[in-house]
Amino acid sequence: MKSYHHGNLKQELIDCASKMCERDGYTKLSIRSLAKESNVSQTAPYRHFKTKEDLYAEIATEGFNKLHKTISKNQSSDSEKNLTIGAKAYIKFGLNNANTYDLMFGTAVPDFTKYPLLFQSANKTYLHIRTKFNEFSKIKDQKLIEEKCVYIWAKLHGLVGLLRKLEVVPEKLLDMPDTPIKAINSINKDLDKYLIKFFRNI
Amino acid sequence: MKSYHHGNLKQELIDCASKMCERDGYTKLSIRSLAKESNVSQTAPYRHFKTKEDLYAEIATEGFNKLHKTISKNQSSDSEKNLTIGAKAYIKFGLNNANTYDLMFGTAVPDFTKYPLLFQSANKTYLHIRTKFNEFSKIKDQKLIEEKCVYIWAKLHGLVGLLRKLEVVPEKLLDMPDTPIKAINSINKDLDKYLIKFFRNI
DNA sequence: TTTTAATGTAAGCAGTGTAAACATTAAAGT
DNA sequence: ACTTTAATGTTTACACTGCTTACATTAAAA
Repeated sequence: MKSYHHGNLKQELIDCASKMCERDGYTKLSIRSLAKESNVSQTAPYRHFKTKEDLYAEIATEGFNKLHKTISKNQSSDSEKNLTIGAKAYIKFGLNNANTYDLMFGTAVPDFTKYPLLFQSANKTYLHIRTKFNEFSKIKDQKLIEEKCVYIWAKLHGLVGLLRKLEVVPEKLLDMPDTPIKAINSINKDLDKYLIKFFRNI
Repeated sequence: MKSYHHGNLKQELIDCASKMCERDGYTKLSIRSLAKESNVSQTAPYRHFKTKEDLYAEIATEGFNKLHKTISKNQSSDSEKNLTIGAKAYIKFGLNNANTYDLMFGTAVPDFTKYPLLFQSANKTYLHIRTKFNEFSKIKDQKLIEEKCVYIWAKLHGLVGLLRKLEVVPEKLLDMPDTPIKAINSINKDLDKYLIKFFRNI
């Protein structure tokens, strides 16, 4: 019964694109295939996204919103526990939404300030980390707090990257003593234990 | 004078592609433009790189070799100094070769084990970090050392990512109190000072 | 010297981002 | 209610892409 005007095409395109992005990777996502999968003409998306980067920005924004929601879940009254829970959720998000995570932190959208909503959603994620760290830490110096929080994010982000890059590897390589794979694996196996140390050594 | 057979086309293509990749970003790099810039036919590169990913892998390999060389420079007899010098070099490499760094750590080559030379060159970089950390640290437990080294790399890698993502930003944003930009900026301004703290808090 | 394999080219296919011209319709102005 | 207008859809078209296939040249091996 679909009429000429769709009514809610933009959001539907974003949802569909997010799905496709995570399914196939953002490099495989084409505007044409998106249009096809959404049952509209090839150029319909251009009414809502001037360029592909604009589309990427929308997907990334949704990604940060989802990330923020994920790391905010299951919070208790124990501020240290909250940090490790959040951190674990962050890493899990990075591993379970690898393709979307790549889009969010890669170069698909080189400058977030071009997209205020994207910048805001990314910043919201940082603010959550800072808030939770503030609740946990006794540090008062604002500058030092910011510095520590940047390190937290850096460490989390870096860990996700390395875990992803080296996690799945042919078994024989596990016998090579000169690779970080063994370390990565042991970290991976008992993430909780390591995350406690993690926040005691920022 | 150029003859039908080039003689050294493969290496010349890799060099040219590395240059173009850093200049324009790896997403803008096309095999056709590479061929044009190298004054060969559009399909000549396919004799040396079966797919574009193969070409990416070659560029990434050169990138890791360059990174390894960079962080190995200016080493002294002071093991702690060596760490900070190496770390600074690492971060600088990430910022000054941003596009190549993206190729190396992004999803252009999703699985390094498909390219033994690439895996090896990436691993060489890790080994250097571990060696330098070993010289500095008093830790004996091998497992713990590996863990710390992964954290070092993660932290460095994460810092590069965040510095890149938030470094250049419209001035007005610097007045926003709720962004990590201020922290990033202060870290950036006095990187040396922060790197010393960095290695005392792995 | 012949054969063969490596390495170059030319032509072509299917898919891409995006611009321009046109079609339909919801919303705004009278 | 009727017209105008702006939003949102489609069709067509262009230059570009990765990659395949068939063919050309030549260095190295037999």
